[in-house]
Amino acid sequence: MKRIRIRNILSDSNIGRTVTVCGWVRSKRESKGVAFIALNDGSTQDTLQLVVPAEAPSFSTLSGCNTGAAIRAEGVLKESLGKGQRYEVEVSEIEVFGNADSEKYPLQKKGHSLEFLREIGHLRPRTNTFGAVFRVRNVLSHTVHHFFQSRGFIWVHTPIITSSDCEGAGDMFTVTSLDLEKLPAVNSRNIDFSQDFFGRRAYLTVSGQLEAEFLALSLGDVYTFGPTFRAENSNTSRHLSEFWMIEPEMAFADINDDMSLAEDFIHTLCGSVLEKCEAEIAFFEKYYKNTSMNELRVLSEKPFVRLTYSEAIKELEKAKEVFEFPVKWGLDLQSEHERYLTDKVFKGPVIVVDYPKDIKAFYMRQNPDGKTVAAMDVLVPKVGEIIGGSQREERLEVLEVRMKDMGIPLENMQWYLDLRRYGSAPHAGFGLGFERIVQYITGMGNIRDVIPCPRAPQSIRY
RNA sequence: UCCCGGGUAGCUCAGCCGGCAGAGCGGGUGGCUGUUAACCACCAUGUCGGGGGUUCGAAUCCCUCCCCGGGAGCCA
Repeated sequence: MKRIRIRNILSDSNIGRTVTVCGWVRSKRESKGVAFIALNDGSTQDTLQLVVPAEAPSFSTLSGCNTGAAIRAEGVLKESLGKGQRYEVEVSEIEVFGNADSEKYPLQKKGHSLEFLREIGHLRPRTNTFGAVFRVRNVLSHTVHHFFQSRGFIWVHTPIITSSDCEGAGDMFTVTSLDLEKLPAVNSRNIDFSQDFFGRRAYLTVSGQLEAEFLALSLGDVYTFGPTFRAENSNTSRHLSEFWMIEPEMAFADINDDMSLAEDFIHTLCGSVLEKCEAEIAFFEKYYKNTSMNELRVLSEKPFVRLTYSEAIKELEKAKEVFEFPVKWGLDLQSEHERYLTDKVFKGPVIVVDYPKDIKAFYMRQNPDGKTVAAMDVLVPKVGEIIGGSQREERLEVLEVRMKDMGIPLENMQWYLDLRRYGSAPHAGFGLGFERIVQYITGMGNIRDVIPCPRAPQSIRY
Protein backbone atom coordinates (compact mmCIF):
# COMPACT_ATOMS: atom_id res chain seq x y z
CA MET A 1 0.00 0.00 0.00
CA LYS A 2 1.39 3.34 -0.99
CA ARG A 3 1.30 5.84 1.83
CA ILE A 4 3.30 8.70 3.22
CA ARG A 5 4.10 8.92 6.88
CA ILE A 6 2.72 12.00 8.56
CA ARG A 7 6.20 12.72 9.88
CA ASN A 8 7.44 13.03 6.31
CA ILE A 9 4.52 14.86 4.81
CA LEU A 10 4.62 18.05 6.81
CA SER A 11 6.77 20.37 4.73
CA ASP A 12 6.25 23.22 2.29
CA SER A 13 7.66 21.20 -0.57
CA ASN A 14 4.65 18.89 -0.42
CA ILE A 15 2.05 21.64 -0.74
CA GLY A 16 -0.19 20.98 -3.69
CA ARG A 17 0.71 17.31 -3.88
CA THR A 18 -1.86 14.56 -3.71
CA VAL A 19 -0.99 12.32 -0.82
CA THR A 20 -2.23 9.10 0.73
CA VAL A 21 -2.06 8.81 4.51
CA CYS A 22 -3.03 5.99 6.83
CA GLY A 23 -3.56 6.16 10.56
CA TRP A 24 -5.92 6.18 13.49
CA VAL A 25 -8.55 8.82 14.13
CA ARG A 26 -7.88 10.84 17.26
CA SER A 27 -10.95 13.04 17.01
CA LYS A 28 -13.62 14.08 14.56
CA ARG A 29 -15.51 17.38 14.50
CA GLU A 30 -18.49 17.68 12.25
CA SER A 31 -20.66 20.56 11.24
CA LYS A 32 -23.11 20.92 8.42
CA GLY A 33 -20.79 22.00 5.70
CA VAL A 34 -17.45 20.54 6.70
CA ALA A 35 -15.88 17.93 8.91
CA PHE A 36 -12.42 17.67 10.46
CA ILE A 37 -10.46 14.61 11.46
CA ALA A 38 -7.27 14.64 13.51
CA LEU A 39 -5.24 11.69 12.24
CA ASN A 40 -2.19 10.15 13.90
CA ASP A 41 -0.06 7.38 12.44
CA GLY A 42 2.49 6.99 15.20
CA SER A 43 5.36 8.40 13.18
CA THR A 44 5.22 11.74 14.95
CA GLN A 45 3.67 13.59 17.84
CA ASP A 46 1.64 15.74 15.48
CA THR A 47 -1.74 14.86 14.12
CA LEU A 48 -2.63 15.65 10.54
CA GLN A 49 -5.82 17.58 9.99
CA LEU A 50 -8.08 16.06 7.35
CA VAL A 51 -10.73 18.35 5.96
CA VAL A 52 -13.80 16.78 4.41
CA PRO A 53 -16.10 19.24 2.62
CA ALA A 54 -19.79 18.36 2.62
CA GLU A 55 -19.83 18.05 -1.15
CA ALA A 56 -17.07 15.42 -1.16
CA PRO A 57 -18.43 11.91 -1.82
CA SER A 58 -16.52 10.64 1.20
CA PHE A 59 -18.59 12.86 3.54
CA SER A 60 -21.01 9.96 3.89
CA THR A 61 -18.19 7.64 4.96
CA LEU A 62 -17.55 9.79 8.04
CA SER A 63 -19.96 7.88 10.24
CA GLY A 64 -17.40 5.07 10.19
CA CYS A 65 -14.57 7.33 11.29
CA ASN A 66 -15.01 7.39 15.03
CA THR A 67 -12.22 8.02 17.48
CA GLY A 68 -9.90 5.03 17.21
CA ALA A 69 -10.85 3.98 13.68
CA ALA A 70 -8.08 2.96 11.26
CA ILE A 71 -8.48 4.74 7.95
CA ARG A 72 -6.79 5.64 4.70
CA ALA A 73 -7.33 9.11 3.26
CA GLU A 74 -6.33 10.59 -0.06
CA GLY A 75 -6.29 14.27 -0.87
CA VAL A 76 -4.29 17.37 -1.57
CA LEU A 77 -1.93 18.81 1.04
CA LYS A 78 -2.66 22.49 1.57
CA GLU A 79 -1.71 25.28 3.85
CA SER A 80 -4.33 25.27 6.58
CA LEU A 81 -7.09 27.85 6.51
CA GLY A 82 -7.63 27.52 10.23
CA LYS A 83 -5.36 28.30 13.12
CA GLY A 84 -3.67 25.62 15.18
CA GLN A 85 -1.84 23.77 12.44
CA ARG A 86 0.17 24.72 9.42
CA TYR A 87 -0.97 22.07 6.97
CA GLU A 88 -4.08 20.07 6.25
CA VAL A 89 -5.27 17.60 3.66
CA GLU A 90 -8.41 18.30 1.69
CA VAL A 91 -9.79 14.83 1.41
CA SER A 92 -11.22 13.39 -1.78
CA GLU A 93 -11.44 9.79 -0.69
CA ILE A 94 -11.63 7.92 2.59
CA GLU A 95 -11.40 4.19 3.22
CA VAL A 96 -12.22 2.79 6.64
CA PHE A 97 -10.18 -0.30 7.48
CA GLY A 98 -11.61 -0.86 10.90
CA ASN A 99 -13.98 1.28 12.89
CA ALA A 100 -13.90 1.46 16.70
CA ASP A 101 -17.28 1.28 18.46
CA SER A 102 -17.38 4.55 20.37
CA GLU A 103 -19.58 3.08 23.07
CA LYS A 104 -16.95 0.47 23.83
CA TYR A 105 -13.54 1.77 22.72
CA PRO A 106 -11.76 2.75 25.94
CA LEU A 107 -9.72 5.62 24.49
CA GLN A 108 -11.91 8.61 23.83
CA LYS A 109 -11.05 12.20 23.16
CA LYS A 110 -10.43 13.06 26.77
CA GLY A 111 -7.59 12.74 29.23
CA HIS A 112 -7.01 9.33 30.77
CA SER A 113 -5.03 8.57 33.89
CA LEU A 114 -1.77 6.64 33.57
CA GLU A 115 -3.17 4.09 36.01
CA PHE A 116 -6.12 3.41 33.72
CA LEU A 117 -3.89 3.21 30.65
CA ARG A 118 -1.72 0.63 32.40
CA GLU A 119 -4.76 -1.65 32.37
CA ILE A 120 -5.02 -1.40 28.59
CA GLY A 121 -1.38 -1.83 27.68
CA HIS A 122 -2.25 -3.00 24.17
CA LEU A 123 -4.04 0.27 23.36
CA ARG A 124 -2.04 2.83 25.28
CA PRO A 125 0.63 3.28 22.56
CA ARG A 126 -2.14 5.03 20.62
CA THR A 127 -2.17 7.90 23.09
CA ASN A 128 -0.06 11.05 22.82
CA THR A 129 1.81 10.15 25.97
CA PHE A 130 2.84 6.63 25.08
CA GLY A 131 3.49 7.43 21.44
CA ALA A 132 5.93 10.04 22.71
CA VAL A 133 7.50 7.69 25.26
CA PHE A 134 8.14 4.96 22.72
CA ARG A 135 9.54 7.32 20.12
CA VAL A 136 11.92 8.76 22.70
CA ARG A 137 12.82 5.24 23.77
CA ASN A 138 13.63 4.41 20.18
CA VAL A 139 15.86 7.45 19.74
CA LEU A 140 17.68 6.58 22.95
CA SER A 141 18.21 2.96 21.83
CA HIS A 142 19.68 4.13 18.59
CA THR A 143 21.89 6.64 20.37
CA VAL A 144 23.21 3.95 22.71
CA HIS A 145 24.56 2.03 19.76
CA HIS A 146 25.76 5.10 17.94
CA PHE A 147 27.59 6.40 21.02
CA PHE A 148 29.54 3.19 21.58
CA GLN A 149 30.05 2.30 17.94
CA SER A 150 31.48 5.73 17.19
CA ARG A 151 33.98 5.20 20.02
CA GLY A 152 35.08 1.81 18.74
CA PHE A 153 33.23 -0.29 21.31
CA ILE A 154 32.12 -3.73 20.16
CA TRP A 155 28.57 -4.82 20.88
CA VAL A 156 28.69 -8.23 22.55
CA HIS A 157 25.80 -10.57 23.27
CA THR A 158 26.16 -12.01 26.74
CA PRO A 159 23.91 -14.92 27.71
CA ILE A 160 20.38 -14.55 28.94
CA ILE A 161 20.44 -18.00 30.52
CA THR A 162 23.34 -18.26 32.93
CA SER A 163 24.73 -20.56 35.59
CA SER A 164 26.39 -17.78 37.58
CA ASP A 165 24.45 -17.27 40.76
CA CYS A 166 27.06 -15.22 42.58
CA GLU A 167 26.65 -11.86 40.94
CA GLY A 168 24.99 -10.64 44.08
CA ALA A 169 22.66 -8.34 42.22
CA GLY A 170 19.55 -9.86 43.71
CA ASP A 171 17.22 -12.83 43.52
CA MET A 172 17.18 -14.72 40.25
CA PHE A 173 14.58 -16.55 38.20
CA THR A 174 15.34 -20.24 37.77
CA VAL A 175 15.19 -21.58 34.24
CA THR A 176 14.16 -25.23 34.13
CA SER A 177 12.67 -27.87 31.88
CA LEU A 178 11.91 -30.15 34.82
CA ASP A 179 8.32 -31.30 35.25
CA LEU A 180 7.20 -29.09 38.11
CA GLU A 181 4.57 -31.67 39.09
CA LYS A 182 7.23 -34.37 39.55
CA LEU A 183 10.46 -32.77 40.68
CA PRO A 184 13.40 -35.13 41.12
CA ALA A 185 14.65 -34.91 44.68
CA VAL A 186 18.06 -35.68 46.15
CA ASN A 187 16.47 -35.52 49.57
CA SER A 188 13.33 -34.16 51.17
CA ARG A 189 14.38 -30.54 50.71
CA ASN A 190 16.56 -30.32 47.65
CA ILE A 191 15.80 -30.74 43.99
CA ASP A 192 18.25 -32.74 41.90
CA PHE A 193 19.23 -30.24 39.23
CA SER A 194 21.70 -32.68 37.68
CA GLN A 195 18.62 -34.11 35.97
CA ASP A 196 17.63 -30.69 34.66
CA PHE A 197 18.16 -29.53 31.08
CA PHE A 198 21.66 -28.13 31.56
CA GLY A 199 22.72 -30.70 34.16
CA ARG A 200 22.89 -28.01 36.80
CA ARG A 201 20.79 -25.15 38.01
CA ALA A 202 20.32 -22.30 35.53
CA TYR A 203 18.97 -18.79 35.88
CA LEU A 204 17.91 -15.76 33.91
CA THR A 205 20.77 -13.29 33.95
CA VAL A 206 20.86 -10.41 36.41
CA SER A 207 23.87 -8.86 34.65
CA GLY A 208 26.14 -9.55 31.72
CA GLN A 209 29.09 -7.97 33.47
CA LEU A 210 31.17 -11.03 34.31
CA GLU A 211 30.93 -12.27 30.74
CA ALA A 212 31.52 -8.77 29.38
CA GLU A 213 34.76 -8.75 31.38
CA PHE A 214 36.27 -11.66 29.46
CA LEU A 215 35.16 -10.11 26.20
CA ALA A 216 36.74 -6.78 27.17
CA LEU A 217 39.93 -8.61 28.13
CA SER A 218 40.24 -9.79 24.55
CA LEU A 219 38.37 -7.33 22.35
CA GLY A 220 39.27 -4.16 24.21
CA ASP A 221 36.18 -2.02 24.68
CA VAL A 222 32.80 -3.73 24.57
CA TYR A 223 29.22 -3.10 25.60
CA THR A 224 26.09 -5.13 26.14
CA PHE A 225 22.55 -3.93 25.57
CA GLY A 226 19.91 -6.47 26.35
CA PRO A 227 17.24 -7.77 28.70
CA THR A 228 18.03 -8.41 32.34
CA PHE A 229 15.93 -10.09 35.02
CA ARG A 230 15.51 -9.65 38.74
CA ALA A 231 13.21 -11.76 40.88
CA GLU A 232 13.33 -9.24 43.71
CA ASN A 233 10.00 -8.52 45.31
CA SER A 234 10.35 -4.83 44.52
CA ASN A 235 7.17 -2.82 44.31
CA THR A 236 8.29 0.65 43.38
CA SER A 237 8.06 3.13 40.55
CA ARG A 238 11.75 2.52 39.74
CA HIS A 239 11.96 -1.29 39.49
CA LEU A 240 11.01 -3.85 36.88
CA SER A 241 11.45 -7.63 36.94
CA GLU A 242 12.46 -7.52 33.28
CA PHE A 243 14.40 -4.49 32.09
CA TRP A 244 17.03 -3.55 29.56
CA MET A 245 20.53 -2.80 30.70
CA ILE A 246 23.58 -1.32 29.04
CA GLU A 247 26.93 -2.47 30.35
CA PRO A 248 30.10 -1.09 28.82
CA GLU A 249 33.36 -2.72 29.88
CA MET A 250 36.76 -1.22 29.03
CA ALA A 251 40.15 -2.88 29.11
CA PHE A 252 43.13 -0.77 30.21
CA ALA A 253 40.84 1.66 31.98
CA ASP A 254 40.51 2.89 35.53
CA ILE A 255 37.71 4.36 37.61
CA ASN A 256 38.32 7.86 36.24
CA ASP A 257 37.94 6.65 32.67
CA ASP A 258 34.77 4.92 33.83
CA MET A 259 33.31 8.10 35.29
CA SER A 260 34.18 10.10 32.20
CA LEU A 261 32.54 7.54 29.96
CA ALA A 262 29.38 7.56 32.10
CA GLU A 263 29.22 11.33 31.99
CA ASP A 264 29.79 11.53 28.23
CA PHE A 265 27.21 8.83 27.74
CA ILE A 266 24.45 10.64 29.62
CA HIS A 267 25.35 13.94 27.97
CA THR A 268 25.06 12.29 24.57
CA LEU A 269 21.76 10.58 25.35
CA CYS A 270 20.21 13.84 26.52
CA GLY A 271 21.62 15.69 23.54
CA SER A 272 20.16 13.29 21.01
CA VAL A 273 16.67 13.55 22.48
CA LEU A 274 17.03 17.30 22.50
CA GLU A 275 17.87 17.19 18.84
CA LYS A 276 15.45 14.53 17.59
CA CYS A 277 12.45 14.62 19.93
CA GLU A 278 11.60 18.27 20.29
CA ALA A 279 7.86 17.73 19.86
CA GLU A 280 7.82 14.87 22.34
CA ILE A 281 9.71 16.81 25.00
CA ALA A 282 7.50 19.83 24.42
CA PHE A 283 4.53 17.55 25.02
CA PHE A 284 5.95 16.18 28.28
CA GLU A 285 6.87 19.68 29.37
CA LYS A 286 3.34 20.92 28.78
CA TYR A 287 1.31 18.05 30.23
CA TYR A 288 3.55 16.48 32.87
CA LYS A 289 5.97 19.26 33.79
CA ASN A 290 8.68 16.86 34.96
CA THR A 291 11.10 17.53 32.13
CA SER A 292 11.91 20.39 29.81
CA MET A 293 14.06 21.40 26.89
CA ASN A 294 16.02 23.69 29.20
CA GLU A 295 16.69 20.94 31.69
CA LEU A 296 17.86 18.60 28.93
CA ARG A 297 20.08 21.29 27.50
CA VAL A 298 21.80 21.62 30.86
CA LEU A 299 22.02 17.83 31.23
CA SER A 300 23.61 17.46 27.84
CA GLU A 301 26.46 19.85 28.66
CA LYS A 302 26.95 20.52 32.34
CA PRO A 303 29.83 18.58 33.92
CA PHE A 304 28.70 16.24 36.69
CA VAL A 305 29.77 16.97 40.23
CA ARG A 306 32.18 14.31 41.45
CA LEU A 307 32.78 13.61 45.10
CA THR A 308 33.98 10.73 47.19
CA TYR A 309 31.71 8.77 49.46
CA SER A 310 33.62 10.24 52.43
CA GLU A 311 32.97 13.77 51.16
CA ALA A 312 29.31 12.90 50.63
CA ILE A 313 29.05 11.73 54.24
CA LYS A 314 30.57 15.02 55.42
CA GLU A 315 28.11 16.93 53.28
CA LEU A 316 25.22 14.97 54.77
CA GLU A 317 26.50 15.38 58.31
CA LYS A 318 26.42 19.14 58.06
CA ALA A 319 22.94 19.13 56.55
CA LYS A 320 20.20 20.84 58.51
CA GLU A 321 17.72 18.26 57.20
CA VAL A 322 16.40 15.62 59.53
CA PHE A 323 16.95 12.22 57.91
CA GLU A 324 14.99 9.11 58.73
CA PHE A 325 18.07 6.92 58.36
CA PRO A 326 21.40 7.54 60.11
CA VAL A 327 24.35 9.09 58.31
CA LYS A 328 27.59 7.41 59.29
CA TRP A 329 30.76 6.42 57.46
CA GLY A 330 30.37 2.76 56.54
CA LEU A 331 26.63 2.80 56.05
CA ASP A 332 25.13 2.86 52.58
CA LEU A 333 23.53 6.06 51.30
CA GLN A 334 19.74 5.88 51.50
CA SER A 335 17.36 7.27 48.87
CA GLU A 336 16.72 10.33 51.01
CA HIS A 337 20.46 11.00 51.26
CA GLU A 338 20.98 10.66 47.53
CA ARG A 339 18.04 12.92 46.85
CA TYR A 340 19.42 15.52 49.24
CA LEU A 341 22.70 15.56 47.34
CA THR A 342 21.18 15.75 43.85
CA ASP A 343 18.14 17.93 44.52
CA LYS A 344 19.28 20.24 47.34
CA VAL A 345 23.07 20.52 47.43
CA PHE A 346 24.24 20.18 43.83
CA LYS A 347 20.96 20.54 41.90
CA GLY A 348 21.92 18.09 39.19
CA PRO A 349 23.62 14.77 38.52
CA VAL A 350 26.29 13.71 40.99
CA ILE A 351 28.90 10.97 40.82
CA VAL A 352 29.82 9.45 44.16
CA VAL A 353 33.02 7.39 44.15
CA ASP A 354 35.15 5.28 46.52
CA TYR A 355 32.58 3.53 48.66
CA PRO A 356 33.41 1.47 51.76
CA LYS A 357 34.32 -2.02 50.55
CA ASP A 358 31.97 -3.76 52.97
CA ILE A 359 28.85 -2.44 51.26
CA LYS A 360 29.96 -3.25 47.71
CA ALA A 361 30.40 -6.30 45.48
CA PHE A 362 33.37 -8.69 45.55
CA TYR A 363 34.72 -7.80 42.11
CA MET A 364 35.35 -4.12 42.81
CA ARG A 365 38.95 -3.00 43.00
CA GLN A 366 40.29 -2.28 46.46
CA ASN A 367 41.85 1.13 46.95
CA PRO A 368 45.26 1.63 48.60
CA ASP A 369 43.57 2.93 51.77
CA GLY A 370 42.41 -0.62 52.56
CA LYS A 371 38.92 0.63 53.40
CA THR A 372 37.29 1.59 50.14
CA VAL A 373 36.79 0.24 46.63
CA ALA A 374 36.87 2.01 43.28
CA ALA A 375 33.11 2.00 42.86
CA MET A 376 31.01 4.83 41.51
CA ASP A 377 27.30 5.59 41.34
CA VAL A 378 25.76 8.23 39.12
CA LEU A 379 22.83 9.80 40.94
CA VAL A 380 20.29 12.00 39.21
CA PRO A 381 17.48 14.16 40.63
CA LYS A 382 14.10 12.46 41.10
CA VAL A 383 15.08 9.01 39.78
CA GLY A 384 18.09 8.40 42.03
CA GLU A 385 20.73 5.86 41.07
CA ILE A 386 20.90 5.51 37.32
CA ILE A 387 24.38 4.04 36.89
CA GLY A 388 26.43 1.77 39.10
CA GLY A 389 29.98 0.94 38.09
CA SER A 390 33.50 0.19 39.22
CA GLN A 391 37.04 -0.56 38.33
CA ARG A 392 37.34 -4.35 38.60
CA GLU A 393 39.83 -6.13 40.86
CA GLU A 394 42.49 -7.40 38.47
CA ARG A 395 44.93 -8.77 41.09
CA LEU A 396 44.42 -12.52 41.54
CA GLU A 397 45.45 -12.79 45.18
CA VAL A 398 43.45 -9.78 46.29
CA LEU A 399 40.38 -11.05 44.48
CA GLU A 400 40.67 -14.58 45.87
CA VAL A 401 40.97 -13.34 49.44
CA ARG A 402 38.01 -11.07 48.94
CA MET A 403 35.85 -13.84 47.50
CA LYS A 404 36.71 -16.18 50.35
CA ASP A 405 35.92 -13.46 52.90
CA MET A 406 32.54 -12.96 51.32
CA GLY A 407 31.80 -16.68 51.18
CA ILE A 408 31.70 -16.89 47.41
CA PRO A 409 32.40 -20.46 46.23
CA LEU A 410 35.49 -20.42 44.01
CA GLU A 411 34.92 -23.70 42.18
CA ASN A 412 32.43 -22.36 39.63
CA MET A 413 34.37 -19.13 39.24
CA GLN A 414 37.69 -20.45 38.04
CA TRP A 415 37.03 -19.10 34.57
CA TYR A 416 36.63 -15.64 36.12
CA LEU A 417 39.85 -16.05 38.08
CA ASP A 418 41.63 -17.26 34.92
CA LEU A 419 41.21 -13.76 33.56
CA ARG A 420 43.49 -12.64 36.41
CA ARG A 421 45.90 -15.55 35.94
CA TYR A 422 46.55 -14.98 32.27
CA GLY A 423 47.15 -11.54 30.88
CA SER A 424 45.26 -9.68 33.57
CA ALA A 425 44.84 -5.97 33.01
CA PRO A 426 43.12 -3.07 34.69
CA HIS A 427 39.58 -2.73 33.46
CA ALA A 428 36.38 -0.95 34.41
CA GLY A 429 32.74 -0.69 33.45
CA PHE A 430 29.27 0.21 34.57
CA GLY A 431 25.63 -0.73 34.24
CA LEU A 432 22.91 1.67 33.20
CA GLY A 433 19.25 0.78 33.57
CA PHE A 434 17.79 1.73 30.23
CA GLU A 435 14.26 2.34 31.50
CA ARG A 436 15.64 4.64 34.18
CA ILE A 437 17.23 6.91 31.61
CA VAL A 438 14.02 6.88 29.58
CA GLN A 439 12.17 7.73 32.77
CA TYR A 440 14.61 10.46 33.64
CA ILE A 441 14.53 12.11 30.23
CA THR A 442 10.76 11.90 29.67
CA GLY A 443 9.95 12.76 33.28
CA MET A 444 7.55 9.82 33.53
CA GLY A 445 6.99 9.13 37.21
CA ASN A 446 6.52 5.37 36.97
CA ILE A 447 8.98 3.04 35.26
CA ARG A 448 6.07 0.83 34.17
CA ASP A 449 5.11 3.61 31.77
CA VAL A 450 8.33 3.59 29.74
CA ILE A 451 8.30 -0.06 28.58
CA PRO A 452 5.58 -1.62 26.42
CA CYS A 453 4.95 -4.67 28.61
CA PRO A 454 6.12 -4.06 32.18
CA ARG A 455 6.87 -7.09 34.32
CA ALA A 456 6.67 -6.72 38.08
CA PRO A 457 5.75 -8.97 41.01
CA GLN A 458 2.21 -10.28 40.53
CA SER A 459 1.97 -8.46 37.25
CA ILE A 460 2.45 -10.01 33.81
CA ARG A 461 -0.38 -9.09 31.48
CA TYR A 462 0.04 -9.52 27.74
C1' U B 1 8.18 -7.66 52.22
C1' C B 2 6.85 -3.20 55.43
C1' C B 3 4.17 1.70 56.17
C1' C B 4 0.38 4.96 54.32
C1' G B 5 -3.78 6.23 50.81
C1' G B 6 -7.55 4.34 47.70
C1' G B 7 -11.48 0.85 44.96
C1' U B 8 -18.90 4.35 43.61
C1' A B 9 -21.45 5.20 35.73
C1' G B 10 -16.84 3.88 30.09
C1' C B 11 -13.09 7.64 32.67
C1' U B 12 -11.99 11.24 36.90
C1' C B 13 -14.15 11.78 41.35
C1' A B 14 -18.10 13.71 45.25
C1' G B 15 -21.34 11.24 48.68
C1' C B 16 -18.70 8.15 54.06
C1' C B 17 -20.68 11.38 61.95
C1' G B 18 -26.13 5.02 58.68
C1' G B 19 -32.19 6.86 55.84
C1' C B 20 -34.40 7.58 47.59
C1' A B 21 -26.94 6.66 43.99
C1' G B 22 -24.69 12.15 42.15
C1' A B 23 -21.42 15.69 39.13
C1' G B 24 -17.90 16.67 35.30
C1' C B 25 -15.78 14.38 31.18
C1' G B 26 -16.73 10.62 27.54
C1' G B 27 -20.99 8.26 24.68
C1' G B 28 -25.93 8.64 21.87
C1' U B 29 -29.55 11.89 19.25
C1' G B 30 -30.64 16.67 17.09
C1' G B 31 -28.73 21.64 15.77
C1' C B 32 -24.61 24.67 13.86
C1' U B 33 -20.71 26.92 6.80
C1' G B 34 -13.60 26.30 9.18
C1' U B 35 -13.36 23.22 13.73
C1' U B 36 -8.88 22.56 17.37
C1' A B 37 -9.91 17.49 23.85
C1' A B 38 -15.35 22.68 19.11
C1' C B 39 -19.99 24.79 20.68
C1' C B 40 -25.65 24.64 22.09
C1' A B 41 -29.92 21.43 23.54
C1' C B 42 -31.82 16.82 25.04
C1' C B 43 -31.11 11.34 26.46
C1' A B 44 -29.03 6.84 28.77
C1' U B 45 -26.05 4.95 32.08
C1' G B 46 -24.47 1.37 38.38
C1' U B 47 -22.87 -6.30 41.26
C1' C B 48 -20.99 1.29 45.25
C1' G B 49 -14.03 -4.42 44.40
C1' G B 50 -15.52 -9.87 46.55
C1' G B 51 -17.24 -12.42 50.96
C1' G B 52 -18.97 -12.20 55.96
C1' G B 53 -20.91 -9.38 60.22
C1' U B 54 -23.60 -5.25 63.18
C1' U B 55 -28.46 -2.80 62.29
C1' C B 56 -35.42 -1.92 61.29
C1' G B 57 -32.13 -0.07 57.41
C1' A B 58 -25.07 -0.20 55.07
C1' A B 59 -21.73 2.96 49.39
C1' U B 60 -21.29 4.81 54.58
C1' C B 61 -19.66 1.13 60.74
C1' C B 62 -16.66 -3.72 61.91
C1' C B 63 -13.83 -8.24 60.14
C1' U B 64 -11.52 -10.61 56.04
C1' C B 65 -9.66 -11.41 51.15
C1' C B 66 -8.43 -9.34 46.33
C1' C B 67 -6.75 -5.33 43.35
C1' C B 68 -4.55 -0.32 42.41
C1' G B 69 -1.48 3.98 43.76
C1' G B 70 2.41 6.62 46.83
C1' G B 71 6.64 5.92 50.04
C1' A B 72 10.58 2.51 52.14
C1' G B 73 13.96 -1.65 51.56
C1' C B 74 16.64 -4.44 47.54
C1' C B 75 18.94 -2.43 43.02
C1' A B 76 19.82 -0.47 37.47
